[in-house]
Amino acid sequence: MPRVIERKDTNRRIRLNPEVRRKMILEAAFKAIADDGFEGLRTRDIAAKVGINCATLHHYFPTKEDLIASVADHLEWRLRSEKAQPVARKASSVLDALDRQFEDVLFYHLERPDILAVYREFVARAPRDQAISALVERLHGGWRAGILDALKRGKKDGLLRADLDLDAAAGLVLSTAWGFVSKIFASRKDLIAAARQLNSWMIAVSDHRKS
Amino acid sequence: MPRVIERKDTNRRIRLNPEVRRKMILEAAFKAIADDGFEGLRTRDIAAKVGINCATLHHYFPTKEDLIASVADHLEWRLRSEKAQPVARKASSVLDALDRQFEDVLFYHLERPDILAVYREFVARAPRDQAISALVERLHGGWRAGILDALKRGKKDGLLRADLDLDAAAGLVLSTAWGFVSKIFASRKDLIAAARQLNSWMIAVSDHRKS
Amino acid sequence: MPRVIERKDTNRRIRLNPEVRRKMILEAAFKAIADDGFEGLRTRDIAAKVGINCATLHHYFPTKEDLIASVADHLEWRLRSEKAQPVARKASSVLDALDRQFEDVLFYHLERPDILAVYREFVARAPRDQAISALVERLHGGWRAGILDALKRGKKDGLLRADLDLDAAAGLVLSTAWGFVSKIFASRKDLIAAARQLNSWMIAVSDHRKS
Amino acid sequence: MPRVIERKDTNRRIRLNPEVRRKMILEAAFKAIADDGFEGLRTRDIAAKVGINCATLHHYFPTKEDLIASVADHLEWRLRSEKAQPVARKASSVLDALDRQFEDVLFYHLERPDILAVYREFVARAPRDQAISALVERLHGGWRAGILDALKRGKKDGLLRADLDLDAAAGLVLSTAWGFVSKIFASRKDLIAAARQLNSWMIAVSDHRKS
DNA sequence: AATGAATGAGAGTTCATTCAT
DNA sequence: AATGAATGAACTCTCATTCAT
Repeated sequence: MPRVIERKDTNRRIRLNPEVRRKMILEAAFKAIADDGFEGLRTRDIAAKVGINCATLHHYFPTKEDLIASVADHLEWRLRSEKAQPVARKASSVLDALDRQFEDVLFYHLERPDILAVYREFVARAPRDQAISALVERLHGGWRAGILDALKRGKKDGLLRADLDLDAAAGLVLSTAWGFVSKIFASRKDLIAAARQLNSWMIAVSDHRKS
Repeated sequence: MPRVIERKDTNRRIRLNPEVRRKMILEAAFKAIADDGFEGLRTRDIAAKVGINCATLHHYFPTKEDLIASVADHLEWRLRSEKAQPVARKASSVLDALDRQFEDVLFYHLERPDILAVYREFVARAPRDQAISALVERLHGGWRAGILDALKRGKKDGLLRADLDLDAAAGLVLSTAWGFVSKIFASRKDLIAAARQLNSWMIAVSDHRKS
Repeated sequence: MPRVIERKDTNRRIRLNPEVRRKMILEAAFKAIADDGFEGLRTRDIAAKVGINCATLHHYFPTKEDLIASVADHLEWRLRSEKAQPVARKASSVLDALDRQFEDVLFYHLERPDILAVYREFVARAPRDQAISALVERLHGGWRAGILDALKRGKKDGLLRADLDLDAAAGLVLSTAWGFVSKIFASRKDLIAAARQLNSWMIAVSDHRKS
Repeated sequence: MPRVIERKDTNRRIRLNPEVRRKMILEAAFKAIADDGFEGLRTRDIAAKVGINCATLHHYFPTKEDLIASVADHLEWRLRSEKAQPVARKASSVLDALDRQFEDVLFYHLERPDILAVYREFVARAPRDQAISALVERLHGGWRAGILDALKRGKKDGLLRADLDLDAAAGLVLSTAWGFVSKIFASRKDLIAAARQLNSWMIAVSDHRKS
């Protein structure tokens, strides 16, 4: 029961590097969305977490929508920069490249759950928000393109069966990965089993035996 | 002596069968969630759409949460009762049963898009709402069980390959269908291609040739 | 989370003797006011406690104010009919009559706390409600008249000091009793001490010595 | 994407010293409680009376309860700072000190009726509100302590009778004063008569003759 | 750049009361 | 006489946003 309005002793106006502060806000918003979804996103709370006044937040992001749009960019950036394997390293073989798709998802799941949570939120919001819809399509598209690329190389190398419908296969890999993200699979084990099954079907017969 | 109420004039009161009115409210809420998501759900708007006073809505559903919980039940009911094929009809063959999974999804997509929209909303909300999480698990679980059942029969009948990992396959079918629902696939065509590819892998070799 | 509106199996319309039901309502309202004050008084709750529909309550008491007015009458009736000593019995001596004032108050305090609670509520409300103000004046007036009567007899009998200002003394006795009711005195002991002191001052010198 | 706020036009914003505004709100609430009791207290009305938006009120007092708690503090402060006699001035004699108790009450009654009205409201609410109960006990306790103090000095000085039961006497003085506040006494005259009678009993015999 | 006061527009919920049956 | 559906009018509180400093 706070009878007295809290008032800081001094109105110290801490002046940070604007870019740094911007990032702090973004990260606080990111975390908030991960924890409570868009429904739970309050500009005031974000400002408080960062230690600034809510009016100051509006100085950096004029409207809430602007903030969300920037969080979207932040999500894209984090998805790209944080991966199980160093981004730069090339996958040695095609099968590795495929495996890596699932490894990345599992890595996010275990080590960067906030990224997946925010991803899910954006996907859920996409149907009702054009700007976000564009982002989601970009993310999914990029993901799919990466998969397709690997599959193409695999087919060319003869590691994958010759009669593989590449587009269909890419769709299956993607939806399997996404199925895990959106919790269709109950556990990691289920994802791995599905991925293995999928791989076994895709790879050329000689390899098939092994799995 | 507060709340001395002075009425100006009263509207004609339309007295409906309570069950009918309840359903009207539920359907209005269902539609509202389909259109604008949970974030856009306003009890006042629902009441207005049904043509009742907002207090009357609270007569039927004491709180907004109660309303949402009932919408969840309604979703479950609609998913069960509205399908591409009459529910009663048994699938003649196992492959039919599998096909039907995708047919149903396509049917919802084309003819009952509101059902899928609401489904998506509930799935998105599940991580932060225990009651809804339970519902979603029930829905997914039922769906998966249906698939698994069909696959089991198919294996026994020899229509599906003997070395099929049933659980993994069920997961793949489910995540493929869900991938379409959650718009991972860009179009129906993509879903159909993926489903076909999947089927071709699962069925026994003699069948495989044909596809 | 009651998803289903409770509905009694049968709309049994129990038809009680109207007077009996009226009294039930009145007593429920009395208890409610004793427990939660006027602020906590809800017609719906009262109806529920009595086991009737809130519309039925309005059949007996058209408005909430009517109900309150009747509770006022009920309070008056209970104050008169429930006393430490049988109402009919005459106080043998004048000092007994005085003592009885305090005894009654203590009796209410211990055995009928709801009566005092409701009394307090009405007194608190009196300044803003003419009808209740009239009731309170009646109650206080009657009380005071009883005290004054006893004092008069006592003076005539020579039991009380000759120079006693009767009106002033009656005021003191009344305000002492009320002080206890309104919790100015921390405990019964304090009231008793005050009453004793007061008595010792009022009684004639011959008696004075004794106390 | 709810709560898209579209402003029509904005009123001129008057920006006051926060302490001043806080006090304005407090005084408006004080007056409202004095006039209509807690039941009649509406945050909107208070805001309107102060000429601010109702949301601004919540800026100063997050909840209604907070406002009430602050009004309680305000009451305490006003009771202390506004008295018939300048607070600083010491009562010359003990009898003066006693008289002053009643003078203060009469002063409040005539010149600051709102203070007594609010006091009564808080006392009425105390039984059902722990925080307020504590305030009331503090107020009553302080009052009683002041009386007791005066009586003690009076006894030591020989101005009051030697056989005076100090606690009992303090209780009587307090309940007499409170009896007036809570309108047990019909008029000022009655209070004065009672107070005089009480004093005559308490003072030493030599003084007794005079009164 | 930064703040805190101030705001408009709801949102969900409550409740005495009334109407149709 | 009794019910349950229905209602109007508030009420407290929330929140993104803006203004003055």
